[in-house]
Amino acid sequence: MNKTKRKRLERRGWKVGDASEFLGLSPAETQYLELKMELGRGLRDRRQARDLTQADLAQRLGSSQSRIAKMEAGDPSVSIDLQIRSLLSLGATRRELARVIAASARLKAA
Amino acid sequence: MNKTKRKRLERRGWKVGDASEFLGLSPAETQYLELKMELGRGLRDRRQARDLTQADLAQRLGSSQSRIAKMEAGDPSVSIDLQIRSLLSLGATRRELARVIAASARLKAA
DNA sequence: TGACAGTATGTCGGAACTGACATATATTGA
DNA sequence: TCAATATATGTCAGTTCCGACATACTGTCA
Repeated sequence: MNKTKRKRLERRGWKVGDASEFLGLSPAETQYLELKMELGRGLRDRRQARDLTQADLAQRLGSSQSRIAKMEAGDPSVSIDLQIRSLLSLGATRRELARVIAASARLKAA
Repeated sequence: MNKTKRKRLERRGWKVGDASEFLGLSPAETQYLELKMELGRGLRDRRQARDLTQADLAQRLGSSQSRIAKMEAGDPSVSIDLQIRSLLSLGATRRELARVIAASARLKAA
């Protein structure tokens, strides 16, 4: 996974879904980025459903507001690992996790 | 996620499913470990289905044999992030990924 | 408009992860 | 049994990631 390419990709104005056509993004890379975005969305949804601010959530998870923002945005500086650990800490089960991941695939197909 | 606890947990002879009852493992931690194990299994299945050795796969993924072994074992030194990137590189889709993750939940429930 | 709450972006020191290598332990076939 | 092949375990230097902090942007309410 090329970091430079990816940062370029995620710079303001580019949605991941679009970019793979332009840049020489492998299917695996594309899937990875989309997955990360979807996990970010899942995280935001769960947080908002609980009426928490990013700062609130940060405190709960023992993290910081800025990192929550980056997680939700699918920033290159956050790993899927962290996103998943956060979702699990929020009480998501593996089954729910699977739904989040599959959901992105479904959307893409549509 | 406490590293020491986890290493102890995963030392030879302990299956993750068992351990949460003994050690003070939070649900999130338990789910995380089980998820990692399941991804390891998924990786191994896919590799064997293609009749590849760990060394073969390592070369394909630009990694090393030892890391493949650790990925498959769910070793504490490998992140879920790496496991997922590897599965995607092997051609798995997000949908398939979701199935792997959900599968572990189903087994656990049974 | 200005103050305020919430979110986004950039950077940094320290912690965790990674590939590589050495080495140990299975597993297989003759 | 002994090689040969495959897998597991331990370690390390270089890279990436993390929480934290500072700061900038974006509403929104008066």
